[in-house]
Amino acid sequence: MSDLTVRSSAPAERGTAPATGSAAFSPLYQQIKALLVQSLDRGEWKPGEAIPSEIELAARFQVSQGTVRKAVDELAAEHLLMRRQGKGTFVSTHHEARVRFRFLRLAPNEGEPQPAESRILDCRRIRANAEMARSLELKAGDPVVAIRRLLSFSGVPTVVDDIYLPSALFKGLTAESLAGYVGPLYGFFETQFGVSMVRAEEKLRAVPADADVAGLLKVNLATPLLRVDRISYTYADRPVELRSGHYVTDQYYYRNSLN
Amino acid sequence: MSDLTVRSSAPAERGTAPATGSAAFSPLYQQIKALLVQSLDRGEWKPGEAIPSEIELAARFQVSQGTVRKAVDELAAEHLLMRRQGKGTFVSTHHEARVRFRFLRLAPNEGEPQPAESRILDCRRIRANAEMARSLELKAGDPVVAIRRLLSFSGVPTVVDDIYLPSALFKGLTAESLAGYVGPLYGFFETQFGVSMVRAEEKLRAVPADADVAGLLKVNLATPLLRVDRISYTYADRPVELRSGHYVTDQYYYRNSLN
DNA sequence: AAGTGGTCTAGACCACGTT
DNA sequence: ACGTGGTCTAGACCACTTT
Repeated sequence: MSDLTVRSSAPAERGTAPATGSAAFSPLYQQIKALLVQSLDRGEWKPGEAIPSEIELAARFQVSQGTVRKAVDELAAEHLLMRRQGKGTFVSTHHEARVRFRFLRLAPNEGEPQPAESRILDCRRIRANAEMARSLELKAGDPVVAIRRLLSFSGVPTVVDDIYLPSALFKGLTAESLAGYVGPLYGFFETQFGVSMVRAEEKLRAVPADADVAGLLKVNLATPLLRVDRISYTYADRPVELRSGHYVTDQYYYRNSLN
Repeated sequence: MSDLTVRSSAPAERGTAPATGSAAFSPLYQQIKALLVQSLDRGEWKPGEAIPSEIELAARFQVSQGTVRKAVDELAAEHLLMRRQGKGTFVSTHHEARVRFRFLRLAPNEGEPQPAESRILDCRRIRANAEMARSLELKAGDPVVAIRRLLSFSGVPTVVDDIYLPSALFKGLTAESLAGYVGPLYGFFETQFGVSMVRAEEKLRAVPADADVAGLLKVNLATPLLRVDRISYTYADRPVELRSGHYVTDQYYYRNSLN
């Protein structure tokens, strides 16, 4: 079933220098980890489902339970999996409050976080420009779905997001299907298209509101807005979403932890 | 030497409900971890120094090497310690490039990050207002050192920071001592006052530049700036710094990773 | 050669949840 | 009672660094 490279059977691969140019050696648990990610990426286990028990995985990969454990531990630390004592290990899903706060980092100055109300303003097919192509690893001109949406909290418009998705991965995505959905967008992507967002990189800047966005957010022209440019990645570190958001930050702030 | 609570010797502490009101049970490796943090906090091992080997620690705490390993692994994951194969485990220090990027998250739109030039604009003793008292766990009116500094990149003024520190922890801190120091501020705090910043929480907003800051950053009044409010914590999760920064984000951006 | 952390194994027992 | 993940141990061997 598996073709793992064991230390004792492949000492030659471990030179002092990568003279052969071949793939670098990696510990068993890293190989297990890669195989698990591969299974997740292929959809062998769906978000919310349990993966096989550690004992089963150990048997499947022909390694000890401790080695499987270390691989799963790291995937749990990266939030791809969630362990629940007594129950099993589950594939993370965006249909949970905890996960949502990891990807929507707005918190109110006062009081408890309120659920966001989402309104789809636009959804159309376009062609990737140079930036989209570079960010999403597409070719310029490749088809892309462009979505514009407005997030409000307690009726106050707060965020305008422009979202760009490779059409190839989101076939059949329309404004209607979006409008009929309640809950987080990433949950929708997960269940409808089998695309799970795992990680994202963001660039934050303060910018003046242009006429377009100012109108939607009901703020004055040139009001300072927090602009958040995001690239989201799925399991195999493939970029699958480009997003540019404008946040009104008088009643809300973007929270971040430096570790 | 140690007074660890072992599972087998203290089963009574582990009720279904904390009816006794006593401290909750915690695994051995968590107890070891807490003892290690305590030693770090007391300055038993200084930043940059090696801590005892795993074998020594196992002997000291009367546990197996594997249990020590798990404790150290977590502290390494939190960047309090750094492991170096073949050499030992070392206390993290801010006198390193890697650590700096964790706490200064500005990156240029184009090209490689340049070293920042720091200029101390002001350093004075003040009394804690309500916000400072709350953030730093002081009493209103407690003495606080207030520092204002300007960061420039390639001669371009980019960040104005207002920094507030509990005077009790930073005795003898003056504008002169600050001015004579080269390198990151947190490195200075670490070596001069034995205060190591380990973690921070930030709140980000877009705000218009006021006259004061606009003048220092050489931007127009009301230019959108990224405002970053930070509370930094040292080993025992004690807040030891309150900081408010204003960033010009036309040539630089604030980078963040969502995991 | 010796000492350090890194990997891997095998087994025991505990805590939690379900049957 | 059983199966799951969680903790702890003891030992073997590997990889890196210094002596």
